[in-house]
Order: sequence, then C-alpha cells, then structure tokens
Amino acid sequence: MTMDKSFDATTAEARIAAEWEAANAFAAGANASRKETFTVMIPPPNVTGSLHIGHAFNNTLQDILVRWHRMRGFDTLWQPGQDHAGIATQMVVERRMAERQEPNRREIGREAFVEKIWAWKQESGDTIINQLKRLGASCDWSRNAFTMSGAPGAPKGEEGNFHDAVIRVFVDLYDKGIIYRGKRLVNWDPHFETAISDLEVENREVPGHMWHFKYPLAGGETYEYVERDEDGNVTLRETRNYISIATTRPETMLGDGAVAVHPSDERYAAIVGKLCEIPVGPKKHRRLIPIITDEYPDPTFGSGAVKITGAHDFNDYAVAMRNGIPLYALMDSKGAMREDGLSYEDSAEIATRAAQGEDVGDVSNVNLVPEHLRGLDRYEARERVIAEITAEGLAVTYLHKEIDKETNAEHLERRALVDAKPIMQPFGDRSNVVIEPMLTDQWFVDTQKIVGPALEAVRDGRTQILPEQHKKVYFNWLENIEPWTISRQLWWGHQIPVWYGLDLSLEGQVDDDHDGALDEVEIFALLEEGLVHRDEIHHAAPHFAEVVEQFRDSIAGLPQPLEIARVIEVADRASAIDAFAQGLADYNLSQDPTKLVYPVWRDPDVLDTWFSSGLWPIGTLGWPETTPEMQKYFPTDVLVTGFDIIFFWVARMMMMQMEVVKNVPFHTVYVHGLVRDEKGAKMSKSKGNVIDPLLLIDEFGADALRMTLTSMAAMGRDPKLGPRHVEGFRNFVTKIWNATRFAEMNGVRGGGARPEPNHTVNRWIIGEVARIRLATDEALDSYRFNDAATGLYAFVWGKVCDWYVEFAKPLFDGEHAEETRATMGWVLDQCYLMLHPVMPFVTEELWALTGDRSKMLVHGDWPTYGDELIDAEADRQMNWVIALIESIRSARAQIGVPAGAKLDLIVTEADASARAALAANAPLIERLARVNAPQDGAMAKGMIAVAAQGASFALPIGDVIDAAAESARLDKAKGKALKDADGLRKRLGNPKFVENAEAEVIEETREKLAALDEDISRLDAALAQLAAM
RNA sequence: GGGUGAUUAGCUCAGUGGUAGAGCGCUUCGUUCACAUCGAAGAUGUCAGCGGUUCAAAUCCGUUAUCACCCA
Repeated sequence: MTMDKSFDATTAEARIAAEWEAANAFAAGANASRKETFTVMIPPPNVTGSLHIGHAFNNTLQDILVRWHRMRGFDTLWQPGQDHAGIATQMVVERRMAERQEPNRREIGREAFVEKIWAWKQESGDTIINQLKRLGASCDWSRNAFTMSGAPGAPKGEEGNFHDAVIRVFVDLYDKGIIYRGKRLVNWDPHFETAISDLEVENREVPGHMWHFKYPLAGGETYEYVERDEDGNVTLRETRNYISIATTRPETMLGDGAVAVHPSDERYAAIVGKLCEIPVGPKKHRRLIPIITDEYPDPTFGSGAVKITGAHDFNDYAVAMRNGIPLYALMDSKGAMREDGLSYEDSAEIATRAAQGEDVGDVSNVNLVPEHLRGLDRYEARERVIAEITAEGLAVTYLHKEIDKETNAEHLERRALVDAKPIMQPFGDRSNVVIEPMLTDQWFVDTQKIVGPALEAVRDGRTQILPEQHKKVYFNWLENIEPWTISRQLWWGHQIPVWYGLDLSLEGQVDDDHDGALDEVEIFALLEEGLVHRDEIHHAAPHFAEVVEQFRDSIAGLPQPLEIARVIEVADRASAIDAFAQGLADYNLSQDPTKLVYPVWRDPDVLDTWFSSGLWPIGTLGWPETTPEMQKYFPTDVLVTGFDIIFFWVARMMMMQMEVVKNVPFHTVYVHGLVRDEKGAKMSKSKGNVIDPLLLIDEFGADALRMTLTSMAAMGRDPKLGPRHVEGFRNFVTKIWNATRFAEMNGVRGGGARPEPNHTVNRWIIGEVARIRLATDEALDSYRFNDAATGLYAFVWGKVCDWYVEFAKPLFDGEHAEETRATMGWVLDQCYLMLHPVMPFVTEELWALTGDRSKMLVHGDWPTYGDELIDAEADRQMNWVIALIESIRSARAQIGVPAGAKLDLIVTEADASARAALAANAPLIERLARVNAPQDGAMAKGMIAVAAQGASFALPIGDVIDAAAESARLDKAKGKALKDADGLRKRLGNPKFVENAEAEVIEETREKLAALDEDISRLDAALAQLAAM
C-alpha cells in the first residue's frame, strides 16, 4: 500500500462522516465503559440559520469535550437541536414572501402563515445540521430536538413534546403567580408590531438633535430667573414668563404630563407647583401641566428642567409613577400618531382636569394628538411640531450674524437653538428600527421571585462559570433583574395558553336587586351598560377543555341564569361580546337557558423564544414525562456558550430549571469569546469581513479549521482568525500525514501493544508521549483548549517529526529495527488518539490506514499512562544529544560551513556520562549533525570548538578558517553566558534570597550557574587555543 | 456615568511570582530517498507609563494613559 502525498480532506471527510453515521458512533452511550455520564446540550442554532464562524468555534469546543469523554468511556450524550427563533424566523419567511410578491401574512391569515413557516422549516432545517456534520460535530443526531416540536399544527416528523413542556411550565408559573399580566411600558418594535424584551434592544449612538422650547407659565405669570457660577456669583438674572425645556423628541411633547425639576434647584423653586403650558396644539385648547420636583432631573444638564412623558420614555415613566402623573399614549402599533379615541378637544379637557389634580381614571381613550397630526408617522409629526412651535416664537433662539459677502452688510437673525449631538437611541436587534416605549398589556415573568436559587447555585458552586470574570456579570444582571416581558405579538411561536372572558361580576351591577337572578330589566341594563368597557378575567390551562372548567367555576357565582351559561370559544373579544349579547337576547325571548353562552377567547400572542429555549435542558430530555434519559443525563455537565447570551439564555435556563425541577441545568458553564477577524474587528455583513467557515473547510479541511480555532481558544479572550492561520494548521495535518507515510514506507504498523524497547531513542520518545498525555488531560480538564491544542502541535511536530523520526531513520537498518518499528507504530497511535478530539477526520483516516483495528478511532480508548513511562536516563541522554546536534549545527551555520559538507568530530574532552551518551547515539549524531564518527583528539589549527554538558568537541573545517569570525562567535556566546551567570551569581549572593526562596528554586539556580560557568570555561579554553594558533 | 477586559517580537497572540515564548512574516542556507503544505540556522522585546508589595514582578496591589466590549 502506498499513501498519497497528502490528506485529501474533501473526499475523506465525507466518507468518514458517513462511516461514523452508519456505525451509530455518536449515539448516546456509545463506547460507554463506565457508569459516569457526560452530557452536553448544544446551544440550539436558529432554524433559519446557517453555520457561521461563531457556531464553528462553539461546536468545535463542545465536540472536543464530547469526543474526549466518549473515548474515556463515559456514557456520553451530546444533545443537538434547533430553536424556532420566533421573531427571526417570522422575519425571514415574511421577507421571502415579499420577494416572491406573494400575499402578505395578514392577507393569508395566521393558520396559513404558520403552515408556510413549518414548510420552510422542514425545507431549510437540515441545512445547519448538515453543516455541523461537516464540521465533525459528534451529536447524537437521532435525538435531534426542536423548540416547537409537538405544537398544534406541527406537521408529520415534528412530533416531540417540547411544546408540552413549554405550556406546562407557563401554566405552572401562572398558577403560582410568577407569570402575570400587566399594563406596563415595554419596548415596542414598530416594524414587527410586537413587544420585545430589554435584551432584544440595542442602544446605539446616532447623530441626533436637541431642541430647546419655552413652556409659558399659566396666566402670564413671571419669575426671577437667576443663574450662578460655582462660587455663587450671579451670571444671569432676568424676568421670565416661561420655563425652558430641552428634548430630543419634540413629538412626544403632546403627551407631556408634567415638567419636573430637581428639588434642590433654586432657579425654579419659586414656580414649583404652578402650571405651565405645552407650547403646541390648537391655541384654543392649550394644555396646562404642573411643574413638579423629582430626583430624576439633573440640575447641571441643559436647563435642568425636563418634560415628563410617562407613556413614551422609561425614565419619565418612573417619574410619572412616583408622582401620579397620567400616562398619555400618542402612538399606534406602527409608530404613527394615534387616530383612535376621543377628539383632541375632549382629550385636552380631560388632561387639563387631570393636571389640576382631579382623578380622571383610565386615560387610555384620551388621544392628545391634535387632529391635523393624527395618522402621521412619528418623524413627520416631529417636524410639524418643531415648525409650529418655532413659528409661534416659543423655540429658544439665539442671534445669528451673517455678513453678506457682496455688500458687507450685517444680517442679524434669530434662529432656533438646536444642538446637533450624538444621542443614544434604542433599536430593535432584528428590525433595526427605533424602538418606541409603549404602554401595553403584556405577560411578564416576575423574575424577582425565581432569581434567588439561580444566584445561590452559582454562589455556592453547584454551577461553575468559567472564566470567573463572567460570574460577576451574571451576578450583576441577576441582582438587578427586571420583569421579563414574555408575550410577543407574533404568529410563529408557542401561543400563550390563556383564555379571556368578560368579567360580569363587577360590583353587583349585573344583579341590581341582589335577588340572585336576572330579571328582564337587568338583562337589558347589562347589555346597554356596555360590555365593551368591562374588564376581563383570564385562566391558563394546557387545553381548552381544562380552561372551560375554570371558567365554569368563575361564573358559578353569577346571578341566574348566567351561572349555567355554556362556555364556548370564540375568536376574539369583539366576537365574544356579540355572542354573549346574542345569547342573552335569545334567552330573553325564549327563556331557554341553553341559549345562554359565556364566550371566551384565547390570547393571540406567542411566547418569547427564550422562554422555550430556557427549558432546553429538560425539554430535550423528554420532560415533563419521566424518561430514562431525564433520569440518566440530567443535570447536564457542561454548557459551552458565548458571553453574548449569558443573559438571554444561561441566566434564564438557570432560573427556569431551578424553579421547575429544582436542580441546576448544568455543573459548568464555559464561556468563550467572540471570533473576530484578523484585525480584531467584529465580523459583520455590513463590514464585509465575515469569514465563512464552510469556505475554510472547503479550502483547508475541517481538521485544520478546528485545530486553528482550538489553538486560539484562550480563556477569556476573543480569537482572531484569518485564512493564513488556518493554512498553518492545514500544514500540520499534512505533517502528521507524511510522518505516517514515512512510517508506513518503513514497515511500521499501528495497533500493537506498547513495546518495551531497549534503545535510548525509543525509551525516550515513550516518556515524551507520557508527558504530553498528562499535559493534554490536564489542559482539557481545566478547559484550557488552546494549551491542549498547541501542546499536541508542538509535540507532534517538534518532538515526533523533528527528532524522533529523524533519530529512527538510522535505526531501521540494524538490531533495533523491530523495536523501533513497534515503538513508532505505538507513538503514532498515541498521536492519533490524543489528536482525535481536535482533528477527528485525519486521525480517523490514519487510524484505519495503519492497522487492523477492532474499533474506529472515534471509539478508541483514551490513554491513561503517566510518569511511570519516563526513563530518566534516556531522557537525559537524548536531551544531551539534541543539544549537541543543535550546537554543531549552529556553529556550522555561523561559520558558513556548506550544509552538505561532512566534518570530523573530535572529542577533546568528555566525562563518563557524556561518553555513554555519545557511545549509545553516535550514529544519530553523525547523521543529524553531518559529522563523521567521533574520535578522540586535540584541538588544532583549522578547527572550531563546540561545547556540550560534560564534554568539548572540535570540528576541523579546513585551511581557510576565518579566525576572526570564529573568535567573534565564541565571544558572543561567552558574553551572553557571562551576563546570565552574573545575574544568577548576584541572586545567589543575596542572603535574603537564600533565606526566603524555596529550596527547589535555589538548587535550580545553583545548577544553572554551574552549567554556565562550565560553558564559560570551555569557551575561554577555545578562545585561548584560537589565539595561540 | 457604572462595569469588565486589554496593552508582551514587524503582525496575530500564548504566558498568574523564579531573568520572556509560539505561529506567521523577515534574513541566510539547503532539491540527504516522509513532507517545499518541507528542513537547518538567525535577527527582532524598557513585557504601555509611574509608584508600591516581595529575596524575586510581564505576572500581585495602586495609579495614569490609550483601546475594546457590556450596562445605563
């Protein structure tokens, strides 16, 4: 058999992947030889996704851990799967529909749209799986999971019970009061028309403007406005009839509820509690709002006064809540100015009463957008508001001077004061549109109630976060956690299992005469009084049938005959009102109680994707069923993930698993960095610096890419990746391939037991193998992937290829040939074994090529030997030999001896141990240093000197020795040795060092110094001889 | 504004108390039969600055500067 000159990754990888698959090599428990389990949950990629470099990195690290444990005989499960990624997937499918000019989702309706997404999921869902397989990911693909499996409408092939787990947890948390519904200010994405969580908002600095406007005091009142410098000197004093406000969002002025100043701000003390006028809107119905104090305004920033628009700004919301300021919503779900609700005139009237302290109740119907601005986009409305205020002279102005170039005339003009400055603006991370804080009804997880155990588990070490620095981030976020908005106004996702019904039980209004039954008059009153304004009650249950029972209980207390109404499901609230009214009317005519219905409707919203992926560890193992997998593999062992989803995912998994199954989801979280481009920049499509891992695999092979990423995986650092790095590791693949090829050409076969050779070289390399095995396990044990990879790289290239293979060459003809073949076969086997977790393909291929194996390498047995294989004498001798060869090579090169020339090697001096090393390894030295067999002799003219531990050598290089060059070479070496020795001597001369330093360190220092002194004396001798000639 | 991290060879980065390393690049040499996707030899450093702790600091502490990221 002859091997090719290099590894053909493209064809071999596909073939090997198929072999692994055919052998079921990655199945849970494959190759298990012990009881301990090792479980890793893949961070589920988006189902729309394709493999990017971050996935390649993340999954390489997981695969290393998994393959390593599998080879060590652990009962190993790497659980794969995909995330339905609600907003992202819905976006992708909608975009595709638009591109194909198909009807949009509202036109085709929810059911058809969801069906389309499922179809698309099935079409594209395998893409990422196949890409992960190309990377070599050894997941148990037969267990592939999906966060929407088993949801209503799921097509064939998507039966799983993840949906059951999600719904069950929702209902459970609902019943415990941990999930609640509330009207709160949430981040609203006007593009997708859905609420999103804080984490899905990206704050970016963008160029913006700050406008300054005057809010005139009510009734033309005035006050003395005084500004002082730091020392209290008056810098400005004027009489003002207004308070100046700065804003970056003038359109929200329409919804202002107050102007706030800091309680310590003396400039405004006189007017606190008075009313001022919002300088926009129809003159006739100008709104007045109070001037209040609050800790929020910063007196040193701008005018020190801020407008409070509670319904459109999170800070203002907090101020409004503290001070009882009404929240006036101005915009609709698309971010346009509202068109619904009361007229501006009526609205302004109510708002004015509210400003004067009157309790006006629910203001959701109040629409303070003047009629001429209704329906406008928020940015258009902004321009109009600015223009109107400026036209009225209520913008703060400055005097602008312009000189006419032709006439030299000065033009003075008052201009509106507008600061152009960068402002922080919130953007939707998916839609890239500016997020609008909106007051809406949403579902929330009261995270405060479940955060405790998640914090505790990390504090007491039940779950370890590596590197440790990320613990702080985790604590910091969880300790200040906000309620989690989990409802999304989307169609793709787990529909919230909550049904609503009208609350008919309010304050005895229904049954006016309290006789426990409705008479005709009361029925009509109920209908006329306006069901529309009634509140709602809601219940949660996994299925409609169960929720019916709960509604029956709810209406049981209602007056006759409502208490026996049939609970039916309708589409929405409006249908419910219609159906209820119809039922009542029918009953009134017929007195037939079966006509009475109590219609309920289901919440149309779906759950945040992260709510379901938060259950990934248990959901994929079959929970809520009590499955054998759940019992065996939970809690899982290691979660490997990027720092960017610690909050999104890790923290939530911790909270949810602790709450639901009262156990940590994993023992260790290994947090890796973000792969950056060669210059350290974040990869992004817009920058065009994205590296496609599949292209790198095509060009260099998966092993090379994996090895590159692994060698860069220093904990807590971001790997910086460029193609040339991968090229270097591709060369490494070729290197080990060719070492094997050399071995094969010399009759070496793998698969044998560890030999017990006699030759020093063979004994030495076995000890080196033992060392790297210990180092590799230690590195992997502590998640120092880069140390494992670079250690193996240096061992295979620097020890095995550079030295051992070279040493072995002369041994193949002679008495040690057999043991050398056996040793080399074994050494290479160990290389394949230890490299396999990082470079699975080429090692599997070499494993198959080099011997008759009982198992594939993927199920190879990870070595366990250690120090006992190190032969100290062989170690000493080979290090001596290597040092000598390097010295001779160095001397030859510096003096300029032609590389091909073979020189005599004269031993001028040697102690017993040097002689022993020389005798045992002379042929190796002759070959690698290109010298003739050593012979005793004396230094003479035309020779250069080479020193080794315990020995001196001379190399005759012919007549034309350049004495000056030789003496320069020796001087240089001596200089360095002197300098080093000097440092060491100083250190040893310091009594404090001898007193305090560890004995080992002192001993080491002494030995070093002794060796240096020996070198120096040899160099001196050589120099003296040179001078004498 | 708050937090975290970084600053080491021309470049990209390892290195957590004992006098600095790798890969790439560079220079010189080499077609010895595993590999030119190779081999041999070599050059290159105030370990960001300043203080401190220590017998000993790239490493620990403080501080300054610059950069990056996260959160407001």
